[in-house]
Amino acid sequence: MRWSKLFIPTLRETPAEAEVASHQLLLRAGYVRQLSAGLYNYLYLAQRSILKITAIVREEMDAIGAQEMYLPGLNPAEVWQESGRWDVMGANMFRLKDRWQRDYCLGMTHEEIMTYIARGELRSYKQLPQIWYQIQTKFRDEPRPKSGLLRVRQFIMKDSYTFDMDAAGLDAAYDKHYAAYCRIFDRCGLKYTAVEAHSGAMGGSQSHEFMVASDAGEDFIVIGEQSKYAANLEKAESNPAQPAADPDGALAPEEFHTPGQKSIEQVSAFDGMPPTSHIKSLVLVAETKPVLALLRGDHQLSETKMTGLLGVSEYRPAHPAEIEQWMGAEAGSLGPVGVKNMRIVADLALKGRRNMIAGANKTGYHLRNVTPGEDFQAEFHDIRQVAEGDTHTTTGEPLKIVKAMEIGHIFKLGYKYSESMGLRVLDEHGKEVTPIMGSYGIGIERILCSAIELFHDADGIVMPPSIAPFNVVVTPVNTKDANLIAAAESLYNQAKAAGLDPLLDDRNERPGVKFIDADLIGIPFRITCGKKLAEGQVELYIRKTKEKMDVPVAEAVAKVKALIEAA
RNA sequence: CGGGGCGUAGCGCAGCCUGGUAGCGCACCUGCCUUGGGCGCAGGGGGUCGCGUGUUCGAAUCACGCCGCCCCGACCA
Repeated sequence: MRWSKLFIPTLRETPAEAEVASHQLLLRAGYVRQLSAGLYNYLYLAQRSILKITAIVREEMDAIGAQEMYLPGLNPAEVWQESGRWDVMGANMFRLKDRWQRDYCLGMTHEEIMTYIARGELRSYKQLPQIWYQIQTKFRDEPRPKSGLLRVRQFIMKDSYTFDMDAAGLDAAYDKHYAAYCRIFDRCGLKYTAVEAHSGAMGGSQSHEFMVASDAGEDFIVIGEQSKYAANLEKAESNPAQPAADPDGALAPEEFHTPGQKSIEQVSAFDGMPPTSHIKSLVLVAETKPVLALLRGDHQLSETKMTGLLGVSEYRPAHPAEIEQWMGAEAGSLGPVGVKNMRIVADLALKGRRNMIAGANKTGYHLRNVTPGEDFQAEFHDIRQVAEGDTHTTTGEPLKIVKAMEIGHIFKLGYKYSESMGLRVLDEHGKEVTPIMGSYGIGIERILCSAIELFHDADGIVMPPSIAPFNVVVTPVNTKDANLIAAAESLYNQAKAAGLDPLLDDRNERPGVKFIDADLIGIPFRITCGKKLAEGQVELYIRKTKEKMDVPVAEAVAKVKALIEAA
């Protein structure tokens, strides 16, 4: 490709609306342009990168025996109503009607459609297992699209779905995907971590997320540095940091006045005891029923663990009027002592503690010497979010919390869709069984974004060669010099013949402009034809390290090829 | 959905407070010049000031309403 003929609209200045590095650079480097909130035009460079990414994904999916399909993005409501997700998806689903006023939606994911295909055709155990996948556009009406291509309303996803006779078959399919995902992300040049994840609204038993550590991410993951422990914060478990020592003895609860002191910090500062000596009391409402959640003062409630425990899809904090009615006091003076009218759930970190401080259920008063299990009864469960400084439950090593973005997710779905949608096959005894399913996604644009987030510098993108729109640029420094042009053309043709993906910067620009643009868009290698051509030398430049070396013209392409293969 | 910010040329911004017929830098076009890290000189094109209503002799500027985009939070298979 000749740069002079291409549409690569680079910008000298950073567009004001872009906050995160990948968004800024995708715009500045001329990869994308925004159409509307969460909708982007992928220009030539983005499209080239995406094609390289999807080619890698296809190769690795095909390598585990997965079969690619292409499914409608426009779905009839009925299929989604069968699984129950027509209602569950709520406002996140784009919905529309056809000319006959029939309901449709734009597909957010394709479990329903894949299961629909399967139940229509799969009859016998002899046809299983199956791995089906698609690389297609998905639509989600995100409440808040943001961060460039990181959270958008239309995006490309590789989704695969597996059908197996039994759990052992699903385990095998899951393991194959896990391994394939590692190969895909390795080949894309990413640094990533596979973490244990919460299965979320998808249901199912086991789940891993593939995460790239980045401040641009929206998730938090918990990592143990020595061991291999890595989990999503939603799901992570830990031993809490050591609390302050409790006063000894079988002391009776004793009321004291705490006027205007509401938060744990305030009460703690007021009574001189550390937050770890306090009990945090939260009144929640799950399907109209109140629940009292108790945590150590320095801990945060884990919504995921709590919803899992309560067996509901969501709960809400009680309104002030409800709190007053149920507890007889304002939030800020709440506690478990004497509470009889609701379920009480206490975090495990409170088990075995003595003589703590809690609200008195009398506005402006707290109790000291409150002992869990003696002064009040509660169910003890892990309902707490892991905090920085916690330690691993078995190795005891310190845990770190890291911000990260999700690029892939694998699930053991179980029977959720095969059951609800009536997928049955006959086993070898002629008995009807429900196949077990798995679902496995990769966000294609997120691979591009995370590569940029991971690999960029002040001059622009440092794209991994495997997914760069071009992997080498041949740059004659002066387009008026026929010898330079001829040499550059020849190198460009050699590079093409060698199977590289070269770009010829034949623009009539000053060298500085060409260098800066090539650095910005992230071409990993550059062959510069300049003044040393007379001595038979060209310059080889490595974007990542900014290293430059003179090499004989005849060896330049072979050298670049070797560098790309080594990358 | 709650909180905040912004909307003036392709991009980045000034002008708005104190109303008087729109400006700067970059980009773009033409010519000359230059050619190893965003050259220089000269000339030039491009704007319903997000939309609507109102106030006023007069609105980018003041008031009200709406729309759009961004950020924080909530939400997020």
